[in-house]
Amino acid sequence: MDSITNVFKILSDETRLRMLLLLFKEDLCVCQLSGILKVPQPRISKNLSKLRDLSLVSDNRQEKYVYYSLKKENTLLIFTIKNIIDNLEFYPQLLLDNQRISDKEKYLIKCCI
Amino acid sequence: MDSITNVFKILSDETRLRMLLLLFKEDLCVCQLSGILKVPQPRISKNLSKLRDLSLVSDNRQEKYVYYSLKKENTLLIFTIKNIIDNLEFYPQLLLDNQRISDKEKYLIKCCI
DNA sequence: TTATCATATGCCCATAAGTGAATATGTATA
DNA sequence: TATACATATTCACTTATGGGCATATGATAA
Repeated sequence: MDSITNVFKILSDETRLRMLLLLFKEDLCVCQLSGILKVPQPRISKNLSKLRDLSLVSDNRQEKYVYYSLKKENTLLIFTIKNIIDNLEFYPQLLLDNQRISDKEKYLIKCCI
Repeated sequence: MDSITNVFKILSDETRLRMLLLLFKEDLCVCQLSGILKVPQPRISKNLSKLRDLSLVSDNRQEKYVYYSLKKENTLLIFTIKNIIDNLEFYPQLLLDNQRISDKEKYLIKCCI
């Protein structure tokens, strides 16, 4: 049962949900997530660690940056995210985030704090 | 955003998830839910009231019993529940609950507490 | 080695959430 | 009306959760 409820717990926080939607689209590093979502870096890191604890993401350092990648193994999670993406028009904030992902390079130059 | 996260908050509690799965299948009264799931009546009632607060269920008294019905309006919720049902084989507890729904009449005779 | 930058973590606080037990409410039946 | 039964609610308690801020860690570059 935990395998299900844990997925929904993860999805039930706005910050994490927004992060997951972005990560579904592409791999991003901490400061890109922080920049795109305008959320403080420690909060991003802490939520990423929750995702890591449940093996929902993998991380991969490239020089200065640690890139996070959404794993596709958890079918319930992926299926649910896809469903949200298919209805993104109903969720203005998520739609906005999704557009701002095009700024991602910007946040690599001079990133957090 | 709350419209999404609230749905996942609802789904993230085991008791509620089990209740929703049963209610998806058919309308049930409080003591049937309590009996089938072997969960104390006040806990069932409290969780039903959360579902009611979010307009996810409707209630309908028939003589002594109050029957609850899962509304179908919230597409995210319904879609997600359907997805779980399609994969019920992976969730033994939910599978079991689903079988025990055939005992539902039993819990009308002499029900709770 | 030192300085800088990206990321992770610890601490503290406030709030939310789940639970059981007792009890209140409300309907039906004797 | 009185009693029994189904359901709802309140209370007290405990644990979980999210957030900010400061700081630790770890890698890179000078």
